Amino acid sequence: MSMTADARVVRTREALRQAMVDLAAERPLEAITVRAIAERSSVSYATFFRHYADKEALLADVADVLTRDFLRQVAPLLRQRDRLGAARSLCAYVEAHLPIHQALIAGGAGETVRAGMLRQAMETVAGARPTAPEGPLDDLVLFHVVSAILNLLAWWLRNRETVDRDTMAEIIERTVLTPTAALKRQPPAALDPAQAAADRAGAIDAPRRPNIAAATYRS
Amino acid sequence: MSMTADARVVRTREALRQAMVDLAAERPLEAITVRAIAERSSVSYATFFRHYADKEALLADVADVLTRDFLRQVAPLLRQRDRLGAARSLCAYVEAHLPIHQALIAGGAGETVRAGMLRQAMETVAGARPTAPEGPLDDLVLFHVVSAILNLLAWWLRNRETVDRDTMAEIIERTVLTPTAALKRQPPAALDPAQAAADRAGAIDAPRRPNIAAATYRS
DNA sequence: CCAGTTACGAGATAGTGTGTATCATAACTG
DNA sequence: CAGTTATGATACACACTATCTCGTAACTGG
Repeated sequence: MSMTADARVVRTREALRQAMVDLAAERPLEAITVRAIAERSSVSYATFFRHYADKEALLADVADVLTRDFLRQVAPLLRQRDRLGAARSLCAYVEAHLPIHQALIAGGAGETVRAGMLRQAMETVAGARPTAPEGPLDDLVLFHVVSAILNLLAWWLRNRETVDRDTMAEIIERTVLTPTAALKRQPPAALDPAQAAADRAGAIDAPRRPNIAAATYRS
Repeated sequence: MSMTADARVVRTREALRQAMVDLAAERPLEAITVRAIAERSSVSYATFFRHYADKEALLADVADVLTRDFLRQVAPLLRQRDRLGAARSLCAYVEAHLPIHQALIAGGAGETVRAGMLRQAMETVAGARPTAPEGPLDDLVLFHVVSAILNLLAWWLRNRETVDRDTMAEIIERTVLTPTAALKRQPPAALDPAQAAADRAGAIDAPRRPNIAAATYRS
């Protein structure tokens, strides 16, 4: 058995990943063909398919390497519960590898890629959080935190002239991290009828609409 | 000039939209070809392109009709500031047209489609909100609210057996609507250094990491 | 109801990208 | 150094897109 991968394989894979990063910096993802990747990386077209099933698989690999690299750096901050520091670190990392992140987060990356990044980040955060998962809603909160951050980053990457890095980090911390951290210090409202009723009393108690009327399309 | 559209046009477009809804219920979006849409709708292949530039354009039209229909229904609740009612209405509407929403929100709908739905919802919410936009950050908050809700819905549509409609509505209200509504009653933290400093003092004041170290890919 | 306009169906066609197969050659590993 | 394995080059079948043409059917405005 060979524990060590063939040197040619690691070289080829790295060349393909680098070509993907380069191309993603100069055109939208949907305009990048396998042929172009092969040409740019000086790798044979047929060889591409010996390593990746399709373009998306390569992009997912690129995202995996990047995410792993970042999570390794931010891990100590997560353990220290330094939310603002973690947010700053995130924004700095994204800015340091701007073009590829614009493609991955703000560009039209396929569902496979996004799902992979999300899952990876969720697993890491889940492993670093204090309390064990206490219900089905905990997964949802975790999902909400990670994907909301990705959304804010997507907005930032499209409007980067408006907001600088540190401000963006603070926004992330104030609109996502701290509010959801506060949720844990409160009873899980959705499953507590008394709490929910108390909340409702605070708002304008509008008449509950019966339901939806006309369905536009048959289902 | 003809103010009224040709009857054949509305019939053809409706047939194409309905075919898209049907097909989206039985296979992933990327597996739906223009040929299949033409066949299912009993519309000629060439005729498809007389109405839509591509598959995405048709899907965007479908999303537009649905979103418009829903926003019309939820408008009174928005005016009454009934956040929980609006969230309930949203979940009910999504559930009433489940398959197409699974494709549009949780499935791999292209960037064009998602952007269209987002823009449409943002415009409506912006029109119905109390205060006029007071800064560049207001757009970001608006974006955050709408896209975070879409994210939560995407999660729900993939784990619908876990959480019922009313619970989901409450989650949306508690994790997105109310927290962001509360933000408006506080000074906009990110641009207020004093407030930010006060916040930081509350958290564990971790040493500020200098910056990111090794770049994996050249940029 | 009719004449002019317009949409539609059917079929052909060019172009592009994907994914697989084959075989000789070069490079790596142990 | 010998055996194994990755790679390069090329060819090919296939699917889908997007456009064009022409004859026919349907609709609109008067």
